[in-house]
Amino acid sequence: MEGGQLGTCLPNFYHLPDHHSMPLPPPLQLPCHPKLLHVPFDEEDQPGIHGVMLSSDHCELYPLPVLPLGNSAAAATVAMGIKSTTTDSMPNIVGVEEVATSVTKVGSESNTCNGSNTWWRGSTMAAAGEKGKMKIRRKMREPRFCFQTRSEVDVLDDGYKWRKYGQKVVKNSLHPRSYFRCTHSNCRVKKRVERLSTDCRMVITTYEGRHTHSPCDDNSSGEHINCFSSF
DNA sequence: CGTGTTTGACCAGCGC
DNA sequence: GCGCTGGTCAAACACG
Repeated sequence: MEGGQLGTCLPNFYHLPDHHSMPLPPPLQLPCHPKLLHVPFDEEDQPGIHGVMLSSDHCELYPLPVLPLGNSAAAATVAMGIKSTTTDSMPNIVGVEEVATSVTKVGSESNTCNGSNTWWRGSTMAAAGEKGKMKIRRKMREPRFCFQTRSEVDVLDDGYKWRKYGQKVVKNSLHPRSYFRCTHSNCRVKKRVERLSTDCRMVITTYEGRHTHSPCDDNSSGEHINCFSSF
């Protein structure tokens, strides 16, 4: 996925008053399928817009709260429940994007949230998991979204506990993609992390599914800045 | 010893 | 139909 190739179709957003912990507002319904979105985070271009999460499965836009911290990174980190382990490693959120598609299919119809979305196609091979039996792949219908951060660390601490289950070198990328799964029982949320080949400082983190628990359940330290259970 | 990571192999879908 | 590619599994390994 190459963010620079994303389109520029951007509907109007609204932003929320300052807050830290209020839940996300009702999603904005798009008049049309969002396809590829590029969310400008430069306020010179789009004053007041600090970020957006896009649930492509439901064609919904979730504007991120504007925070007193004053940057999109804070907004996105709060919205995502992301915390940084140290202040030095505070990621710089430069974009929150819909998971568009694979790099080879940017701009194709497969990006739409209806029909044949090939990017997140089914990967729950073996949800049944019994080796030797035919493994069934199903089309993904879980909400998912990705965002870019500029960070020295690959894996952002979002308050949840993740178990790495795979790493893959993907085409057109110099850096391997890592696959993580939430360790909480009965929680099937997955995320993948990769670095941009064009800018190794940029980390693409993609979440899939919704947590069935709060970060508190995974991490009792209580250091997380927010507990969104909807991711 | 329990838990998490690494890594090669396998599988399914898509494009040609 | 075949090859390519992404996603996942699971055994081996590392570490506390």
